[in-house]
Amino acid sequence: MFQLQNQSTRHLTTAHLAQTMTLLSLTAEELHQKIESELASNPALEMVEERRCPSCNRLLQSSEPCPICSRPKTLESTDPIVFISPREDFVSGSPIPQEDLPEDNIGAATEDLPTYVLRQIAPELDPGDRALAAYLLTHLDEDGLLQVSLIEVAQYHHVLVSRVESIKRLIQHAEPIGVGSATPEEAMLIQLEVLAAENIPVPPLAVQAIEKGMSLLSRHQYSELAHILKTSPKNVQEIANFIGNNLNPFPARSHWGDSRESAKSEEQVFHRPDIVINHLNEDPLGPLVVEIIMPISGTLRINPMFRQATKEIHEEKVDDWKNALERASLFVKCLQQRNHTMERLMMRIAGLQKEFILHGEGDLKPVTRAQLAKELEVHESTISRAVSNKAIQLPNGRIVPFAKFFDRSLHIRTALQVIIAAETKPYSDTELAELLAGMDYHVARRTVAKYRAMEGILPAHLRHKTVNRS
DNA sequence: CTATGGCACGGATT
DNA sequence: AATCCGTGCCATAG
Repeated sequence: MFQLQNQSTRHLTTAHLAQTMTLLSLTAEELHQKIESELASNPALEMVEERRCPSCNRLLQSSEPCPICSRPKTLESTDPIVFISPREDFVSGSPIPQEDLPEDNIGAATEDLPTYVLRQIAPELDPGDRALAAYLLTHLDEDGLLQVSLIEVAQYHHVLVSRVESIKRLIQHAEPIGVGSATPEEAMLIQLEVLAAENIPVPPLAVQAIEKGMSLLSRHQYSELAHILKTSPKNVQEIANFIGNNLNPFPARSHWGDSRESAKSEEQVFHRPDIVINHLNEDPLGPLVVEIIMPISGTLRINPMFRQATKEIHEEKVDDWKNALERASLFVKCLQQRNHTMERLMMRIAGLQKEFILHGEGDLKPVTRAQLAKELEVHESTISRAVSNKAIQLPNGRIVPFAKFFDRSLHIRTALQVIIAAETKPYSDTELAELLAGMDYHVARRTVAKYRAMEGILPAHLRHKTVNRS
């Protein structure tokens, strides 16, 4: 691309590298914050107004031509297009049910969960209880569950437990419903209650199922549960489906995509992608377009007026200004560096994992960060930082952690799922291991068991051939 | 006796 | 240096 002049490079380089590293590891949201604050604190920086591509109306970064429209026609449709995509909203316009639930505590810009809930319940809240409610709300964990015991709160604030309880109830009925519960079970029960109040048919045994058999439920031990509830496994299956589709054990997490994974071993949930992969013009046959989100609506650069003015001001201020200029230029340089690295990384990833992006988990190729680092000629930690804490939105609308691209066993696990989904008689772990070996996936029996657990699949003896799914 | 889950160790990855 | 992951060994349940 383009380099800036290197005048006093030597000692700058370390600072440069350090800052580029930091920027790399930032999430889109965090980057947004960072840029805002830098912009506010340094007068030498300015944001020039947004530029849009005349033909596709896409926001553009810097003065380069639109990466999509100016794409040479000679490119094969197999080549992914990777580019930096500035967006103010940095939420894609795709059909993902986004709820206004920032779960990260970094959001000074957006409304956070506590205030969001507080606002809702304010009308019904006795003003005197406001502080109490606020206290409760600030003690939610990232899943929206209450982490302190009511009794402690009551003692701490010198009020009756019953009063705290009633406030808690108020909170629980606010959006997202169930927030402020002490346990996932409790949250789900509240959600059931609300559903019932809205005349939505709720399976009769759902309440008991959650109360008595949550652990069984989450482990898919339906036959066991059926026994306890004195009903048929089929019925339990239905209840489980209902619960999976309509309830959310962690109120603060939005539940898009397949909710049946809710019981699966913890899959981290993001609401905002840092990178969006799509097909060109939504055309499934078109080449892949990889957008690296830049959470700004224009181009960041050094204010030329400022530079100009540096020459004409009073002596004693010159140093300050020079300093500001220096910082500003370092910052934009680092930002460019970051973007460049991101581009290269995504280019490679998109090529490597295209099958995975297109067809799903079975086609993931096991790639390690170290390998990639070697190919791109960067330090391993660079890749690690670039990957961690970031989320990617796939063409099918799902948002997955970037780290998933480096999962070494995902393809085997999906193969395992496929085998089990198609089995007629429940295979034992040993048999499964053999079957997998036949597919060139050589893993030990013990490992099969672990994979099963990860996928939330029952052991053979508890597994009937009732495993079907919508 | 067979099938699984738990603990812990060693090597690979980050 | 810290962490993750695959495995082997052993205890336990059926």
